[in-house]
Amino acid sequence: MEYNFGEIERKWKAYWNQTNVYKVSNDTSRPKCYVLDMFPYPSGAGLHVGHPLGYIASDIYARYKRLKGFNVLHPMGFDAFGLPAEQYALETGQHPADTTEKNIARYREQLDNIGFCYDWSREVRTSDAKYYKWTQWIFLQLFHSWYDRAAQKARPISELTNIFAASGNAGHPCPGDDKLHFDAATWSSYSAEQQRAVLMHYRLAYQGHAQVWWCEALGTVLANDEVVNGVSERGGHPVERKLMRQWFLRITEYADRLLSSLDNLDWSDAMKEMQRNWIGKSSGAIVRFNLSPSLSEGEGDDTQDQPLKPGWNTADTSMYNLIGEFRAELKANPTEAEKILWQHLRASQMGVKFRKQHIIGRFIADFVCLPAKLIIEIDGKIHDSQIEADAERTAYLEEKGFKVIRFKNEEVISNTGNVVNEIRKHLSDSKSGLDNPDADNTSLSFGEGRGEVSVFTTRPDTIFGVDFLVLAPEHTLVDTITTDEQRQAIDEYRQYVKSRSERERMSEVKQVTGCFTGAYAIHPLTHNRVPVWIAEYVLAGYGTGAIMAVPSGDDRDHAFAKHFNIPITNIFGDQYSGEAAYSDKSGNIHNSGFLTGMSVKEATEAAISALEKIGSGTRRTNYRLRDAGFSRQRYWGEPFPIVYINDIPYATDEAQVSGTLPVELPHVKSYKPGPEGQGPLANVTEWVNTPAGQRETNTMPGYAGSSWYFLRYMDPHNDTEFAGRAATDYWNQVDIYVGGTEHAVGHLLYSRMWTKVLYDLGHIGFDEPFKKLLNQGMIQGSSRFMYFATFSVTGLTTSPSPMPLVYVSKSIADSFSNPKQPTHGETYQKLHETIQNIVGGTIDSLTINNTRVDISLVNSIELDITAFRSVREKQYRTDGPTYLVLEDFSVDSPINRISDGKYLCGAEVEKMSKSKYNVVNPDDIVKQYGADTFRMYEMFLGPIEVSKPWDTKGIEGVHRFLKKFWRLYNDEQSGFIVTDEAPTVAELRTLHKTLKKVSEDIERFSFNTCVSQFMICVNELASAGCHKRAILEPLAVALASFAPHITEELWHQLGHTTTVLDAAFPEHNDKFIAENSVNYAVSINGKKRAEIEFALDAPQADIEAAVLADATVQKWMEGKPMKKFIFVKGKMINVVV
RNA sequence: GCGGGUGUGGUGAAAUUGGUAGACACGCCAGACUUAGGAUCUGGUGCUGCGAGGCUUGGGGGUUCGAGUCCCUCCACCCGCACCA
Repeated sequence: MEYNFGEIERKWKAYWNQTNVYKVSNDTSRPKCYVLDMFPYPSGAGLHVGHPLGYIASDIYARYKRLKGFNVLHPMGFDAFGLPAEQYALETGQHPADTTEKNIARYREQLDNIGFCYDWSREVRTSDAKYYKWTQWIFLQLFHSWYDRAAQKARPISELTNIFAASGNAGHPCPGDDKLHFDAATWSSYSAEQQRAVLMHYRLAYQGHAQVWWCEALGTVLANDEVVNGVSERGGHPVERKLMRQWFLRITEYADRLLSSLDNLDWSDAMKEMQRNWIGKSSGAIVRFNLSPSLSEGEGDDTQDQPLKPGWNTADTSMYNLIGEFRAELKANPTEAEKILWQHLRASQMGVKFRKQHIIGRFIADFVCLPAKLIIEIDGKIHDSQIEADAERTAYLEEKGFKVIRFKNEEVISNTGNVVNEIRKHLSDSKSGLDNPDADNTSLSFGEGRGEVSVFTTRPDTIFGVDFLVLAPEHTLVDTITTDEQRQAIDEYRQYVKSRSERERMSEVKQVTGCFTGAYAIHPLTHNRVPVWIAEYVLAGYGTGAIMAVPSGDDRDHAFAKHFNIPITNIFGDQYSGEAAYSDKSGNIHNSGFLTGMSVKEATEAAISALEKIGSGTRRTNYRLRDAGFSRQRYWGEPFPIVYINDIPYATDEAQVSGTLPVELPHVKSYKPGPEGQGPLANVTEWVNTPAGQRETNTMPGYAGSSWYFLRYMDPHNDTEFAGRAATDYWNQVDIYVGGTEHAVGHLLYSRMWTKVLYDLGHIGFDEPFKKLLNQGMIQGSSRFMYFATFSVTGLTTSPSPMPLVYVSKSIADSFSNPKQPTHGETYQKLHETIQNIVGGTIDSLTINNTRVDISLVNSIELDITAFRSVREKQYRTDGPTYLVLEDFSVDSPINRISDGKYLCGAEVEKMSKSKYNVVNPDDIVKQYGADTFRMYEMFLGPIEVSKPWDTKGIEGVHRFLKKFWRLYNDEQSGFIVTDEAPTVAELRTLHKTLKKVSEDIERFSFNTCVSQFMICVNELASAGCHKRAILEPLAVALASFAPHITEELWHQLGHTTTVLDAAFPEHNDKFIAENSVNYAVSINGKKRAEIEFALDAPQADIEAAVLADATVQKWMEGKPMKKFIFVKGKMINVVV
């Protein structure tokens, strides 16, 4: 009886199906084990051999755990919403629901082919309304929650409104707008709409604004990877950044917890490191640079004088000329205190515009804010010398409706912060505390004011080295600060930047670009003027969207300064060479005022406290992590359970809307975007308009459904809850999660956040979803290339039409294209002649280009010429007859076929993809070798984590192994040959060694070494002629998780009537394995020179004596005295001479 | 650019804790059986050298009695970078 895998696999697949062997119950009597594969997206291309790699590994593990007595949850489902289906719909008009259904059916068929032990009764699909009902429900949990920073957890928004009503927001600073302060009375005075606007700044799911790629021609928003080289991938239309109202998840509030709880996870260090970097916690300071008001109406400042103009018409005109002179004098000679305070008032940095030495009536006020009718007077010498009594001035000014506050010189100088704060308070008294609840609070919010630039820096210690500031070109301040002279240049530069992706902006660092705004800022400590530039290397979304550039300490700043000839201040002494920035954090700071001589650490602290003291900086922990954009202008995704009433979003479960879940995705006929770039749903007016208001027309992103699916598997048919608490308590965390590293920072971070939110709100009992993570490597494709000639022909009366297509074999192409090759000249000559013979005439400008050829037409690297000729018309260029110039320059033509010549192809490892003609379909492999061989071969390829190209060649060895394994049980002629003979010591040793290695290796997910060990075992048993039940029965069980079909067949042949899945994994026994002697490697000076066998328990002294007496050892010691004898028991011996 | 990963024979790889580098396979070479072999079996196979031997884990340097493994440095390739999922 031969190993007939086709029949065996068919038979047992049907049996498992009928007997429901893979059905898992929430039976709490056995220990649980939750084994999960990452959610596949069912693409139209189907599975290729790379996809199942992780599935096979987890399947083996799941089966092994079941044999070990665990109740194993091993489900599978589909992340069925997504862009490709919608894209396909746009192109072909087929509804995404239909194509998705088809794709899933194909995936299912392919998966079934490989023999996975999934419990399909638990399958989930994100696009199923029964599923996304709960995705929407969880979204509403996020919407109805806020993050209590003090308690470090999410809480219901209703608790927050109670807090506001009782005590305002003093204890709970607003994460969306840190300038928002109100007390209980103010809160109560807000309208319902105002209150909702405030709450929006607290919700975990909130609305804000974000930049998207907008393509006018396509009328749609594009994903980052749909934009290639600044134009749309589809059609090559221009694209630009556009600000749109979007939903966000406030994941930044979880940054610290996402960071700290990584420590308890059994994930690879690399994976944790990637998440840490993604979260990107850094500590430093926000530093505020006041803008130098070169553009204001005539005030000028201490460094740059402007012609005097009358200013606002507050002056008594009859007095103007007289007072004007005096004013100019005052302005030219400000007191120290005036200078200091002006730095805090100028350029609207308090939110309103201040003027200095401004004439009101017949008086000159030190500082005045006209809209707030606030005057600030500093008492000092100059005023003493004036004749007017302060009282008189005040009376006059108050009569004009101004409020006058006075500070003393010393007060301003020694305690600037207090003075500034007091001015702020006066200003806010005259305005509403709630100034603009709809203000954009996302990436483009810049902190405290409009007349200053806030930068975030991790190196406050380098503050004295600041030579310029750089704003992101999108920074809102750019418009207001740009001078007229620079306006055009700035506009042009910003236009250029609009076309650049973040990726390009970050990666093309060698090319320095930027533009000067014409504006200057004032250094808060040195009071020097610092030019303000914009440059693409500063991204609006990071930090404050502005940096202080320290060329002597930062490489990019250095390159920028060199490129634009900005003078560099050296604050690192000799450590800075003048050629390259010194970015090391060791050494002392030089040339830095009071920081000089300090270490980086000391200087950082000192700089922050100095900045805090003068109100120009604050300590700040910054995260690179941004809030997660949660809106997509797409059709094929979860609709939001949100309805707008008067443009204010309400959840469907609020009284104003009183809707129910799910909000079903309506069927549409067109996938065109809405009139203003909204998602296609905007066109479905009967769906959008509800009695209460208009539905949100965006849909949720791909990661919405996949952020919580692992919970649904636990209780997939629950209609009243996303998953019952008993089920989630039992199954708990995923014990082992298998998938690719490409999910390192997207999916894995979002699902961690969702889990924490559900935990905080009391819906589940654990706050991390995936206890252990196993990363599978990619299986790459191995592409094959052919080389074709491009040329022009002269000297013919009629040139051939269509032109013949000439392919040349690889080594000819190589030699032709590489002038350094010794054969180049000869090849060049010969190829011209050969092609001339084919085409006739004279060949000019001959070049060789390559093109991919389908790997099914290539055997290793040799082209199957017959097969190639039979399919070429379908797949490759169809015009003209095809000629192949073979390795030996012989020519295979349609008329004259050469049977023994070779055409060799080039090879390259790339992503496995349809477009690269290098896809290998698992179905074909399974058909040819069987699922068991396929499973074992994928494991045998190497460690699961490592990426490698697919090569079908080695599969023979694994297939041979299974045949050999089969022959231990069955003889070709006589059939089943297993005996009840007693096993020998050697056979037992082989078996138990294998059991030990295999169980240990499965536990540590080293499957390739398991396969090797099985091979060794079968080789040894076959040489021993072993057909003994005592050996073969346990062996079959041990192999069952790798090769389920063949072992099920053998298990039944051995007389069992139930499935091998319910067997128990045989335990190994060390007594069969133990050896009592070791063949020691003996080295002299670390070089192995001999092998000598000793008993394991031989005393070291005896061994030493025996080794030194050994003839080979003596020869290599060359009579030199021994210095040291190193003996590692059971391993090796080293003699040092 | 930033972050992460990987480099060992002709090929996939093994070496779990610093202790005999190349297990187990593919391929190749030679042979047996056979009408035949794309079945099966046996032997050989890192490179170099007639040989004793020498060399060898991407390159260079270091620590150690001993380094594929630890440290420094350089190089190459692959993956991710926020709207692919």
